[in-house]
Amino acid sequence: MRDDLLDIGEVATLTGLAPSALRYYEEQGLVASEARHGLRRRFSREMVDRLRLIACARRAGFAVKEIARSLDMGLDSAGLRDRLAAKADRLDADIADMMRVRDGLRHAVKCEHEPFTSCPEFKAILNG
Amino acid sequence: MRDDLLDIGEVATLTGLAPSALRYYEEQGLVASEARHGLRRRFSREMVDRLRLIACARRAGFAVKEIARSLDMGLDSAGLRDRLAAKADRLDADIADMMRVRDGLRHAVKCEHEPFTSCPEFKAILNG
DNA sequence: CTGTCACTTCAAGTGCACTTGAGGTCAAGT
DNA sequence: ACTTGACCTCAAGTGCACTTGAAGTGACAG
Repeated sequence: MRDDLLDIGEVATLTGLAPSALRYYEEQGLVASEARHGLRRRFSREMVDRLRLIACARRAGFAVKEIARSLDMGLDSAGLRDRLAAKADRLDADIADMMRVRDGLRHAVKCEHEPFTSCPEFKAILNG
Repeated sequence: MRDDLLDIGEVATLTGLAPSALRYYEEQGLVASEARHGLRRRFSREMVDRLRLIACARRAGFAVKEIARSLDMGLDSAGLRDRLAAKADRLDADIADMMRVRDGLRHAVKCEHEPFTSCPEFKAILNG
């Protein structure tokens, strides 16, 4: 088996992130790629996992710094669990919002009202 | 009953949006406040509803221009329903993502692993 | 008459998350 | 030996969504 270290291009395709984004994340302290082969960054499989997590959190609306904070303080510093719980709650609220919008949209698709924004049912869904 | 037109400050408190954001939305064509009392914008109740919808869509991750497009083409132009359906699908994907992150976080809160990011269960939830 | 207050315009500034471009390095293939 | 390709750094640029600041307006209270 080879040395199990990937270069940035491979990591990019595995994670769906652009190489420039990976460098940016490194600069922001989200990932460490200490290992280098000459100039080239080498990423471990663990880093790929970490990056997938980061990508997921980004899609979920977390800011880069926010993710950095939660990933850094590895120790169970008093606040960490609280902050994670708070983030989960925030997500619940966001999810609820999105589900309402989604249901509103699905209604709009088959709604007769013109424009759909004035449909009472549509409004009711949004203010759910 | 008074003339039922609200000024920007009232609309701001009703919608939770900053006055500057309301002016920005107007500039972007999301809302019309044609009516003016002197210099001052007067918003109708309908506009307040529309703004609430916009705020909701923004929280759901839609771009301002995207919202403008969906709200503008009031006519059932061939594409509208399709685009709304596509947006709903996109939301479903985003929601799924967020639910995974949320569940991961909730697990992390009561997880023994240090750091939680290396917990297999945590990983399983995220890739679930 | 004079504040004060909530609004107005317009241009410029902010913060985030990257992206792009110029110029350079390095290993491998022809 | 030379080119190609994938990488590198660093500074500057981009796009979005607002926010801020300066200078002004108009109505109303004291």
